[in-house]
Amino acid sequence: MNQRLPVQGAHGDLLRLVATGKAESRAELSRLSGLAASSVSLRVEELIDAGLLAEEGSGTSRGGRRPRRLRLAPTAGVLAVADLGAHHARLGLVDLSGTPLVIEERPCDIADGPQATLDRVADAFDELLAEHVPRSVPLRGIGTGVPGPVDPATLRVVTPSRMPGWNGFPVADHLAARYDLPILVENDANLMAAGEARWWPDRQNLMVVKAGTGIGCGVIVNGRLHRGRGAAGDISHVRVSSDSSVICACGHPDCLEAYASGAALTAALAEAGIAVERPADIVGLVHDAVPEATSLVRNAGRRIGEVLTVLVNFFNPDVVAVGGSLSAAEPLITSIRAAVWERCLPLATRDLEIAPARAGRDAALLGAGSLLLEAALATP
Amino acid sequence: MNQRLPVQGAHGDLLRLVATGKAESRAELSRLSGLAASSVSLRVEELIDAGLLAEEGSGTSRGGRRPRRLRLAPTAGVLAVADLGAHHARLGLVDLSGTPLVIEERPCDIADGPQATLDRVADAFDELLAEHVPRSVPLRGIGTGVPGPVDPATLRVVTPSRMPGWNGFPVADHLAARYDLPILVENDANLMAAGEARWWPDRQNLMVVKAGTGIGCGVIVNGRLHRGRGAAGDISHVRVSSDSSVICACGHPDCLEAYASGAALTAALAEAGIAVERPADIVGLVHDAVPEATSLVRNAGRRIGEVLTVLVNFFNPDVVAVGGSLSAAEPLITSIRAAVWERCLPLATRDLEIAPARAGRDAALLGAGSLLLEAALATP
DNA sequence: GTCACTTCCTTCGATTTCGAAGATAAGGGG
DNA sequence: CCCCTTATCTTCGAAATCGAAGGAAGTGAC
Repeated sequence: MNQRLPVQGAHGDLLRLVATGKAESRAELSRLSGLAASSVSLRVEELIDAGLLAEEGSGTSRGGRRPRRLRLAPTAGVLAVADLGAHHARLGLVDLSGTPLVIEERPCDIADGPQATLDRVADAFDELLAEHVPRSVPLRGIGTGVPGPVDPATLRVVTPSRMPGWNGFPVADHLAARYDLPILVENDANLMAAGEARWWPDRQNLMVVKAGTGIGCGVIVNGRLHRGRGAAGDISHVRVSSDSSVICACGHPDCLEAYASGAALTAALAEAGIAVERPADIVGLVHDAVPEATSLVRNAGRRIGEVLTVLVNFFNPDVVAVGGSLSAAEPLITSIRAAVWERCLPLATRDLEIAPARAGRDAALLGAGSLLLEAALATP
Repeated sequence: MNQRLPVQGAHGDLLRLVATGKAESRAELSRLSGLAASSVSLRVEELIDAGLLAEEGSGTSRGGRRPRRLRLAPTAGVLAVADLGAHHARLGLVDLSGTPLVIEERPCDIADGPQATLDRVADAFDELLAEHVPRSVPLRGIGTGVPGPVDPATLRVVTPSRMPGWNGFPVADHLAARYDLPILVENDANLMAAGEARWWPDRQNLMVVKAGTGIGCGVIVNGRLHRGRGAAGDISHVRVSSDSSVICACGHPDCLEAYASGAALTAALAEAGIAVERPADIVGLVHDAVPEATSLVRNAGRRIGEVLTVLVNFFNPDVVAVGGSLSAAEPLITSIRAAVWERCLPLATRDLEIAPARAGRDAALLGAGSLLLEAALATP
């Protein structure tokens, strides 16, 4: 059942172009890959014979003969992907082009430690596979997101602030013992950014802010995820100006996270006598026009926006996408916009889009699929 | 005399690998380019016949036969490069591998406007060419750095703060009218970053801070200059925390530039009754242990460092290189280091190097050469 | 000095890739 | 409805690239 993709180099390029939706016909493949049309035809033939591609009707004419539309074959394979949160995990199966086949959410306490958590996830994968995927369709890769930094060199979790027992744990090795397949382990905000990037195909430089219980950010440079040394995208421990002084879990005073994260807002609401369980509940309060909640969210947006001004000037993205459970609160994004427009250089904000994330709840899972496809197609 | 490089695609890759010093033998070319050794041999032969490469003795053995060392042919061509400052221009000729042939500094007031300035630079190029380069060696490209933002799409200067009369001027078009060659126009800090990157060949992600009259920064991502929408790397208009409130030239209060730039330090010294002309003079005062100067520089370093903490957490570079005329003042870099080490995430500072720039005074000219080589070798 | 081993480079037949030309399949007039 | 234009895809000889084999030129051990 498990089986590595039997494609290498240029064959893989073609497959990727079809899987990511960038090309739908041989002609488009030729234009985008730079290969001669004849070579593309030959290789597509081989990919179809190998059961990886399929022809499916014809597309719309652009003034001449209609293209014969290419799709990933339904039998090409599936990817098993998960996104671990503090108290629940979203996990599911997607096909190679990132289309979800089945996705569900299961309770899962990350504080149970890596062994128990990962085994539970793997069991869930096996269940879903048995139930939703014929045995003839191979599993091509395993990907999981974790709410903490991942060292890209070793694929271990390093110095996570909210994952007791995970520090230094070799997540990829543990999964590799169970699946002899490409394994992906990545920070959740990075996965979300990779998923979101799919929705902005003509933009090359993105910042994707995840405003949930914590505050994360993923960075897409030249269309590819920027990892740096493993912590790239961290904005939660930036110092913000403040009258009072709050010590963050990281040990420093006045981190952004201590003022603008879902956790911080929850605490502030509790002080005001309003009990909420999850960041999504705060969105509900804002919708119901509870003044304390609205004011807090607006404040959080302004603070996040102030941090973003620095980064927008520096990185000059095409898009700042705001996602995460808090992002459904309208005032958050408007106050982020206001802060950035006011303070950034005109050249940096000209044509800059600050928009709600497009990829939805499953952004991280799509991102995992997207990155896994890359990994599976890398020259072996 | 003028002539585009007659190389395309893969031929260009080989030439670039030799020019950038990454490969010195056919075997290394084969390893780095991914081409078969036999193909490399054939193509190197052609490049030698074309007068672009030359064989020069043999290198050191690595346990077997000694490699036959490849060099760029001295007749392969030269690039004319300039770096315009507020009151002077450094300009010169470099060969395709970036080795300077002749470099000089000329007085040149950028406030004279683009036409006069650029014509003077071009006249200087022609002089230098006539004097130092045989007519048989062709000019392959023109590159110039300007102290302001450049729109990468149009190669025009946009909203520069210290270049009266230049806003929107089509620098590249103006030069193209005189030279039918690849033309490069780029912000000076970006050029400096590109030049500095040559000195860190095994590091892929760099921030290069230019601390001079102003404060600039260039960003290298994955070994390539990151331009964003044209203003990428700007750190000078970040708001810093402050008791008093200074309005910057950009109209906003408390920009980093208003506190930590050479211009700001000069003004502060003048208030203390110490007159200096150029940022380099401040370095002299620090060397002579003038307490006001040392204190000011230390303060500037701390403020720059505080801004860098945000960016280091976010971008996670391998190296922060500090250049520009102020960087020769030891306390600047030590206080930058202190601020970054103290406040950044451990994962971000693990293995992070904060070091003086290596490329020296001519970094921008080397960078121009480096980028021009890329441009000249791009598939036509 | 000789022998085993390593690395560098070239030779040469097999394979892949290209690109021009043509076949196929549309849409749009008159 | 027939021709003209446009675009997609395939065919086939030419050109490039590859890779295995071997020669060339070293190093180091005995």
